[in-house]
Amino acid sequence: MNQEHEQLRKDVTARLVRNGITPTRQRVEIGMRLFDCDKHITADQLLERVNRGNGEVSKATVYNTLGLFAAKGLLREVVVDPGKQIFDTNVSPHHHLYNVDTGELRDIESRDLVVSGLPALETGIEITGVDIVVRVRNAG
Amino acid sequence: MNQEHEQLRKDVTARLVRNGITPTRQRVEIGMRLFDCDKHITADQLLERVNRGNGEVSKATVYNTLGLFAAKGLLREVVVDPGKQIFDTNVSPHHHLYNVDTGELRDIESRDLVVSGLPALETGIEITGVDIVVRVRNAG
DNA sequence: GTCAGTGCAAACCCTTTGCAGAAAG
DNA sequence: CTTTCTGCAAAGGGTTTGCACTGAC
Repeated sequence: MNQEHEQLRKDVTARLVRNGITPTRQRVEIGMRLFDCDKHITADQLLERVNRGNGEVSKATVYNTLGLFAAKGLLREVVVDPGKQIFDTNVSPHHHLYNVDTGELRDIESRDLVVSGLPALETGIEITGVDIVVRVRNAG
Repeated sequence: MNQEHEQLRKDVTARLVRNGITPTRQRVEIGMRLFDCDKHITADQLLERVNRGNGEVSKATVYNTLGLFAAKGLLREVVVDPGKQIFDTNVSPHHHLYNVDTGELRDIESRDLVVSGLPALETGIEITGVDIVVRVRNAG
């Protein structure tokens, strides 16, 4: 299992390098906890995971690292709640189902959801993404 | 024009009462500035508008009032940016086009945008809304 | 006089920034 | 040695909360 651990470390390191990210101790630590977890995670949750292990990493570094990973395409930010950054390790095109009562966030496969009728854009403007959030609540 | 002003005050007061909101001085003041402005506005922008006039209202009250108005259906919250609550005075079904470079936010008529393939929901869960955000940026 | 409802100062929490220090050239 | 990059303490800014106060009955 220490072997598995070392293997994971190597995998993460390689992945960072492949994406042009210097694999520092903190980043590898964060990456190991990140890619081995739920698909949706906040900086706080990740910080807790990292420091529950052996890693000693500050909150600011977790934020900065998540931002860096997102900029490099290893992560995607999901905007469903103001005042809360949620990151998604699933970077393929897909949408989200968000339960406002429980905070539960689930993926909806992109191919299941079809959007038509996008407006024409003026020149000089390009689409970076179409995000669909289906908001649900517990009936009552 | 003082007459118009008084007419607006009456209209806003009536509207609040109709929606089950006690029309206090602060709320009417806020409402007058709110329904007579751009469709998309943040608490900060609204506070500035209110206090540029005669109104003396604290920031906290603006936040609380916006939250109350939204809960009562006079407003709708638009989630396009984490760390920033934007309110929309247009409460009819529609979607948004968001320019991440300029912060510009525009409406897309709901009838122009068709979504199909929503997943079946388990019982006890109901949809409160389907929000589509088309993110764009200035090309280059 | 009592009680529900309101407004705001202060507290809170998430995020960003500025800088000391490390690593690379 | 100089330059670039990294990590984090402290600062920042948007939002919420707890309580004094007001108005209604």
